[in-house]
Amino acid sequence: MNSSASTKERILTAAESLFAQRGFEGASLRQLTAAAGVNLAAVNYHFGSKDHLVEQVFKRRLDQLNARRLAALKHITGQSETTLEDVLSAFIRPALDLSHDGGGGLFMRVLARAFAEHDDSLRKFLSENYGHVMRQFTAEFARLLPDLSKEELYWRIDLVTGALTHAMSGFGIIQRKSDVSETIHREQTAEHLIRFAAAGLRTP
Amino acid sequence: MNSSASTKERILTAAESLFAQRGFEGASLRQLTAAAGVNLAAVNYHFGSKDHLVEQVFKRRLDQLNARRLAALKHITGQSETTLEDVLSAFIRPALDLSHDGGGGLFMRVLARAFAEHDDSLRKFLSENYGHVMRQFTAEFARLLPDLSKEELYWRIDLVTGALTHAMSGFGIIQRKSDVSETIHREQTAEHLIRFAAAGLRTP
DNA sequence: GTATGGTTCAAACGATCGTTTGAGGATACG
DNA sequence: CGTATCCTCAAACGATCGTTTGAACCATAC
Repeated sequence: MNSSASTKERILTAAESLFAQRGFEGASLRQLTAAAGVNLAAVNYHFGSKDHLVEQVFKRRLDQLNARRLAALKHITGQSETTLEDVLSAFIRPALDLSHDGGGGLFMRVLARAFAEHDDSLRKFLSENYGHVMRQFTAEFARLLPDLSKEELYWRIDLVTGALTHAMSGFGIIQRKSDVSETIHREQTAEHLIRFAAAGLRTP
Repeated sequence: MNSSASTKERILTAAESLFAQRGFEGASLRQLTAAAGVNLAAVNYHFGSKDHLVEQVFKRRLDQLNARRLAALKHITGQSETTLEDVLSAFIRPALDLSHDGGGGLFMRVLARAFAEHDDSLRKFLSENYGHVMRQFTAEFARLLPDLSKEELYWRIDLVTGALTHAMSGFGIIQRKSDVSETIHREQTAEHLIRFAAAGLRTP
């Protein structure tokens, strides 16, 4: 089973990287298995199909992200005084960390692409896996921003999510400079994002 | 030439819709030409290749967006007193209008997807087509926010762009309700976005 | 040793892809 | 009318796709 687990992991890692670079339909199983150093048939043997592999690539990262976000939220809500910046940090930093751990911010490009490609099935899959986490964060935001209507709050959280996704995907014009380490760049991103989002959320 | 122009236009329109739904690699020329009601070979005859067709789909919409944004910016900078909200409106509303005119917010999904798929060539193409517009808006933002450092300003404009892209693409949880017309929903989106972005930009 | 269940392998399957071809239709100009 | 130009069309091209197949491999259990 150990050699099997190794094969599965190698496929998942290579898939995450290749999907981000070339897209789900652009990355072929032959490129993927070659990059992973496994046989072509291994994907269908271990995952059943290419579509199931795509789902597993997401599941592995989303479970990690959800766990870290909830842990961070639980940690700060346990304290006596919780600020809006604290909640935003719990929401933002695990996501930015994730885009770094995966080997260079690849996962979020996969995620952003996924929303557009799989019309409903993957979108539903994501909303189901994200739902309970978003609900907890929304409740905490609502507690700290009691003057905002529910609808207003939903809108603003959505906009924060958009700014975060944009920052994670590396779409923007802001690129890390060569003389700034990835860790420092991530910290700068978090600080800018938290300050920007906090101001946007607080405005009456 | 008139029947040729009609064929070209039909291909462009069908391509924009299909690319948004299925992606550049997911939408085949056979699906595309069938939806457009033209012969399969017409794409290669009129555009040379599928890749050139992709570029033309972008060019048609981006030229439109750039023109509208610059016109709106010119209109408000001609006035005596220009507010931050005015500039944001000139930046945001043409984009939201575009996502509506195209037949239901399809174009922005194409755009968001494009950033991820074509690694560098299309990205370069977009930055070249966007560069001069972004420079003018950045200059106007800088004039209205003199206390912000250049780097700070770049960061925040990038975050505004992220929130805008997110809202346009319809990724978010906020969906138009069936009893709200698309026009009204677009106006609500613009108002929420402008207020949120203005607060984020102004924070010291 | 031998049988067994999980895993890897090379090879092939049918389907679909973007592109090319050459014949034929349509229109305008001499 | 003849011819030239632009366009459309059905058909085919070679390549590549996801998937399947059946034999080979390699542990562990008896």
